[in-house]
Amino acid sequence: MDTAIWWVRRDLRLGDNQALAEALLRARHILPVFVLDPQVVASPWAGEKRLGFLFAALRSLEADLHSRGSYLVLRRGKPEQVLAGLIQETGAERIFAEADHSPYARHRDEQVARSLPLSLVDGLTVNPPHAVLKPDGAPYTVFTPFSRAWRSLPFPGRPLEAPREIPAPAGIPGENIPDAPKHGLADMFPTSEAVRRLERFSKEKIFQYAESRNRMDLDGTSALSPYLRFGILSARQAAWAAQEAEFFAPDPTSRQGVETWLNELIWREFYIAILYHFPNVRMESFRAELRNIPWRNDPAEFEAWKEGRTGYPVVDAAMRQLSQTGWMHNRARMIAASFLVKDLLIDWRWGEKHFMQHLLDGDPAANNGGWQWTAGTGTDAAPYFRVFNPVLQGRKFDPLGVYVKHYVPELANVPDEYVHEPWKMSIEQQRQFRCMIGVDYPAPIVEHVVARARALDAYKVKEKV
DNA sequence: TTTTGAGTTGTTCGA
DNA sequence: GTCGAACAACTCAAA
Repeated sequence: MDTAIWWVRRDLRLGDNQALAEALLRARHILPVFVLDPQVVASPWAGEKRLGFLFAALRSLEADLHSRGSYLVLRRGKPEQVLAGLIQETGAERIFAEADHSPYARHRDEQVARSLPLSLVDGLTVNPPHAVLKPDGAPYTVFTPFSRAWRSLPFPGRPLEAPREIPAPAGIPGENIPDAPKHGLADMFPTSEAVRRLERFSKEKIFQYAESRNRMDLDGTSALSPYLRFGILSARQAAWAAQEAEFFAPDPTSRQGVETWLNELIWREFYIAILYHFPNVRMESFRAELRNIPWRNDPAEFEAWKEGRTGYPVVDAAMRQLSQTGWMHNRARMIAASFLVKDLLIDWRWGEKHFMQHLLDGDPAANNGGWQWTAGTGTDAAPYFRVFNPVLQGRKFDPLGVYVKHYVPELANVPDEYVHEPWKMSIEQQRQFRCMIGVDYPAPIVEHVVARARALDAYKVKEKV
């Protein structure tokens, strides 16, 4: 065919892009298109920070396209209308796009495919949801068997090189990419750094990952999630890097690091598959018997949690890291989520939505899976009696309070032994370390021991159902 | 069909 | 301070 549209969605990359490769194989001219749906942009789930990151990534993609003799057409509107218009203008015979398995995306793509020639190509995951099934064809609902099945599939081949040239049809007008807000958040995750960061991580930190990933005060995680969220890196590029690292791993500890990181990639695909097979998890608990937990849902406590003034330093640091940077350490996510759901007894869906509004990497599948795991309502959930103790977690994974003090400067002068429980300082100490509890830094809004017992009691609903 | 082993990330209590 | 058990059964996956 002469012309095809490459419809860009969650694959903002030229390297290892199977949809783009397929389009190039089949057509002489490719028109790269991004459709900005005003309804999606206005949705409370969209998240301003993530939009800013998206626009920065689009700008970078545009630059990459320019260097290959192409360009990016951005249009606003309903995808089916925009694409129909572009087919008229260009005479394109087919639209190629990377398959996206979320409920919203599937609905959107069905709408488009109803009237337009759309080809979906895998690439969002290493193994798409329909490829990892039990022998009887049913989906897995427990991670470990899922991961065994995932690993038993052929390992992905070498990622595709970015095409050197992408011939484009001439002169199709588009709009300018909107300016990213000036909060500078995208600067922390520059698009141009994505591949380099993956390479660096998979040559160094990945070997200590099994241990260091839990430390909030260390830079031990890969911090690649925003890139994977928008397909600036492909899952296959990540898995390939892990496979190479495994080959070079010098000892069992290093191999364990690689395995642990690969497992995280599999977790991502597990939750993508769960949301694909069980789209109702978006609205309700996966486990039916835990749909009637008597939440307290106190609005003032919810505000305190969001703003990082619960009086528990680790929780507050986590929440401030989120609002300030659009990213949160995974260990911190669990601690903050556990505190909201268990200590405050606030519906996990409130937390899920708040995270979606602030996370650069906010993804409906992973975010939902994580929240339901913490709440104990999901597939493969943590036992209900597993309630994180914010003080113990802090001591264990931020032993000197470095993480806490970075985001909660009120505690800057507090000695290590009190940094995770500053309310235990005497009045004299509070004065000495210039941190008056209730004045400079809030007193705990709940007493953990009491809140824990309250949560365990509330979770007994399942016995009544 | 039945049986069996296992299940991301914790905390608390008592010896 | 350290260690093991209890926390609660239940469901899933696989033999």
